[in-house]
Amino acid sequence: MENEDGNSYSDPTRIAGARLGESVGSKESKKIAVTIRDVAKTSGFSASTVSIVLNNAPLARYIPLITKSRIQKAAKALGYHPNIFAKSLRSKRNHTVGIILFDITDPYCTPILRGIENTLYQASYLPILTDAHNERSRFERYLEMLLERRVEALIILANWLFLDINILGDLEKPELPTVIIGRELQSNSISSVTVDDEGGGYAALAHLYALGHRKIAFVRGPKALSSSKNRWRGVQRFLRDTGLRVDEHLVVDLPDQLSPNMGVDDAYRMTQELLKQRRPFTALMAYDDMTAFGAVRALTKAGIKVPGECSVVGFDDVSPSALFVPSLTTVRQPLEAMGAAAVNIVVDTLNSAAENRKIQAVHRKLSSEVVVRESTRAISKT
Amino acid sequence: MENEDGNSYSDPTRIAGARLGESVGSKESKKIAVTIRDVAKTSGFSASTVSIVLNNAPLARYIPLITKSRIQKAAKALGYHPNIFAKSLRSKRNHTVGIILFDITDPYCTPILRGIENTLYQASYLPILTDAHNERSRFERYLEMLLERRVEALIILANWLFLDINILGDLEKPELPTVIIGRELQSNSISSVTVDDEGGGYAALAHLYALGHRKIAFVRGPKALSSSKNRWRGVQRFLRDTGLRVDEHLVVDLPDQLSPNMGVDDAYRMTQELLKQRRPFTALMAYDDMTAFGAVRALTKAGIKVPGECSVVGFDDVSPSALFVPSLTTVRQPLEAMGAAAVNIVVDTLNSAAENRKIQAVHRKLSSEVVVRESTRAISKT
DNA sequence: GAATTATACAAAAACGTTTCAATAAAACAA
DNA sequence: TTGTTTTATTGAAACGTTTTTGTATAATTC
Repeated sequence: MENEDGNSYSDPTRIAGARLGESVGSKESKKIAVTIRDVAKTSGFSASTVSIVLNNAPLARYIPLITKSRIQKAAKALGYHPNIFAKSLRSKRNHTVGIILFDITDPYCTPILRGIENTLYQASYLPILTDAHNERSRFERYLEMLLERRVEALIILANWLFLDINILGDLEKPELPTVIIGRELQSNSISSVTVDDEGGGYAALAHLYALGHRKIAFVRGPKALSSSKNRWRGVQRFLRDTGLRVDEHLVVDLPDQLSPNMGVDDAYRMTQELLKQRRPFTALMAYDDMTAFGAVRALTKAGIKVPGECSVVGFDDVSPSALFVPSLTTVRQPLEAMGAAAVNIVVDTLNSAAENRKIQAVHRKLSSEVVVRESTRAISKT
Repeated sequence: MENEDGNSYSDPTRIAGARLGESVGSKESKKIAVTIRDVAKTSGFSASTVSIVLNNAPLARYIPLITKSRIQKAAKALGYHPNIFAKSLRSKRNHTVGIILFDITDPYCTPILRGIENTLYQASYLPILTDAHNERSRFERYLEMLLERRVEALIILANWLFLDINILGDLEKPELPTVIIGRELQSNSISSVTVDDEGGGYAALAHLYALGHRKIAFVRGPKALSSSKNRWRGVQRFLRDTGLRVDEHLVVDLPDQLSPNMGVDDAYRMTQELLKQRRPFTALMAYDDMTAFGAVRALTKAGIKVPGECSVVGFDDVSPSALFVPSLTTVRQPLEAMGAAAVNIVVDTLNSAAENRKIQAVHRKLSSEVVVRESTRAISKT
């Protein structure tokens, strides 16, 4: 069954295990790794003691400083580095967490990844990075690979996720701390970190409203995306709160697409169709920043100045948004903080080292904030 | 010495090794991992045979199919997954490569990372991702961590690298296949993947020239960056080839900065200073796309239309460049291919499993191409 | 002064593999 | 028949740790 294993003999990557000399004191080849026994021999103590001292194990309490320092000196002198494979074999731990994302080329991922990396670094964990390319099969393969590697936790970045509940099924089996960023599953074993999409949608519209806009077009996200639904819910809540009405014809939906980057082109087209209707609007609220980019392009192409004649607001605050001319007003997701939050969840779980710990899911919802930049402007008094 | 080790006792992340039941045939707790010996017992063969069969080792030649299938059946039935720690301990391999990059928030990294990930995937390797945040100390710490983990190779993405030769010193010691992307070291043991910056610089200018531009401003990159020097060398070569002259006053340099993202602001300021001189130019060549974004912003702010009154060309073709309004004409680096090339170099090295292999560095220089978009336009006939 | 308790270390048993060397049967050659 | 090779399988030794248990002393208590 394990024939496809990377270590199989048919795999040419295998390297014949060189291990020259070493046996009877031949000292020519220095390449031999120095083991804990070497340190033991050099320091004059046993391997056990060396281990205890070097790991500062409980028993180290009884070991006099002179012994400790001798051992440490020997270790340093020999350039001893513990073999992590052996260490892991014993401890069943490897201080590694698996990251699965669905499309690294989505700029949405980058700050989250930064947050993950940075927080893991502080906790002395290292991430194994995988990218499912929005393919279910690839996701499953990677999941399998990560489980085989015994990662201690799993962080899934569901930036553009159409795969649904089945993931859950695959994921539940291991007693593995797992957190999913960007979507809340109805699982009670998988944690989640999400942003307050509804509040963000509400705030974005409120911003436009405050600027005096009343005729507002909407390019909503793909129906299948929960974030799209939630943002729209925020919009509706605002509508109820204020009594503002939206023209049904000015609401269009992005098609379900495999890649967030295609969203730009789709948004471009949808906006063009919006314009074709010749129903006036003074502002446009886009599903996300990518959508907004497409919309701005279409508006500009049609000779409509942004923000002069039409304000545009995005969502996410991905990094290009600030660079854009005009820079994009948007709803900022605290992306880096979201990555950090995800890591904190799993690390906390790992630290609460109860034996029979039932992994209790925690769901964190972070709030968003409107970042006002150049792409929105108060409606001109005419 | 190893007191700061993540596995030390003072570290609360340590988990008490649960290992209930198992001893005298108590079958209640199913959580016990199934080992090769379990498969041996169930199938009626020895652990050796199971290992040989499951890994398709040379000796498997002598094992009749009936035995093989029995063992495989047993393995599958038990849900056997080899313990990767034990496996690594024996084989000294873990099919992992370390990636060190210097700033993941640089959009330049993303496609390279995609190329790395994708190519590693095909070779059944997994990347451990680290980000030095442009800090030397962090780089060194991560390097250390990766070496401790016995990654089989190292890929360094030197996108914005001011640290210099000293890295080399740190890097040479291990017999570890190493490739650096974005910079060619004068080492004969560290491979490199670079892009033809000089050719790109040449081509970018040639493009502007072909559009009729003769008064051209330059925002060069930080002096410390080799890519900056090389691109400028391409410019100079073009100047020599055509006899075109550049106004010294229209050449400015970006300051040495820690982060590529700051480059945008710097470029904005430098362009403003350029404009302050009131020396006319009809085109601007930027060090890279980020610089170009800053330049476009400054030009636009000053009321100068891009590309109507001033063409702008960037370098890199990072992903926002296509989204920009106007979309940016730029010199495309084959980023994904560069990532793939880097992986191919190390995987090839790993595969050439010669015992005493001296790691022979290979240096690949990929060519760039001008991508013409909206930000450049033929000079208006006035 | 005997019984306890702290201190200081070490031997040995895991952890779960892979692989070498050995063995035994079967097939083949002379 | 005997001797040699091929086929089929296994025991045991590594790989380099950590941790449990055990054994001495030395220091305390009664």
